[in-house]
Amino acid sequence: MKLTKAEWQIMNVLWEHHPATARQVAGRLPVGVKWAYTTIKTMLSRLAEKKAVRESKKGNTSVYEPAVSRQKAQRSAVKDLVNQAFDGAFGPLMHFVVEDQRLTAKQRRELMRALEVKGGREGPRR
Amino acid sequence: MKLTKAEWQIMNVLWEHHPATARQVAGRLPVGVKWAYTTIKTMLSRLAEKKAVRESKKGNTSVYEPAVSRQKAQRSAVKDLVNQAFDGAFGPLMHFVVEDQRLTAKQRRELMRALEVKGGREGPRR
DNA sequence: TGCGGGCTTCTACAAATGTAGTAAAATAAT
DNA sequence: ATTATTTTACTACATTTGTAGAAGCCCGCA
Repeated sequence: MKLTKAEWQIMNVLWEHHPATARQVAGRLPVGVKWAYTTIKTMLSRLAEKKAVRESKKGNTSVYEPAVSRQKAQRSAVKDLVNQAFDGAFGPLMHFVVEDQRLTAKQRRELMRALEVKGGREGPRR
Repeated sequence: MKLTKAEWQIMNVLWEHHPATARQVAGRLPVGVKWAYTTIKTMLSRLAEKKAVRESKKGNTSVYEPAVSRQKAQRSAVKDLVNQAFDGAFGPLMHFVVEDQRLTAKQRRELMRALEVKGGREGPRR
């Protein structure tokens, strides 16, 4: 499930509120994104083709909703990035982010907690 | 500095060994990538256009080397991903990876160390 | 000093992406 | 009913991306 940049924007809206009509999607795009209504329709159709959204009719009007979870799309995007840019290993990506980005103290604490929880009881394969 | 999938493959080779001729790049692409020699030349030219590599002549032959660091390209790729798919926040990405992916115990330990080191002495802004 | 190879530069072309216009069909407003 | 408004279904078109062929140029060798 590979989404393009524009498709992500649509999907992001749809994951927030769904089902939604094209018109509703239009209304909820990030400020600054000013697509023609038909552009949005085109995107939605393409997303439907590639089975990322489900399209149904309510009277004459199409209603859309995600057909893949945000989680799943994220997973796939992260995996692609990791393969492309980090030799396929998550560790280096994590390291990179930890080293390179400014995380807040709170975020750091949360991550450590998450790591502890994960790490408490098992190795990668058990 | 936005690289496409194919461009990443070339750059990955170049970051490993540089400078390199197109022929050398060809020889070092991941097994399974079988591009025509001219395809590689095309990619290299495009990369040169977009200033991701520097091209110089050695006699008749072009020699290439990265003009952007891998770090920088990675940074930009991670940032794009985060904006696109994680509402612009690194925390959620990290969380996602920690929760979702199988990190080895060793990787977990390393990350925790990294987080501790980072976290030891300062908040996000100090 | 002409030849075989390798290397270069140009050109090509299909598929994917971003963006939207048009016309016809359905619905809502007088 | 007639008109105004929405929606839809198609078509269009420039760019970018993935892939590569063709033709010419330079160099070492017979």
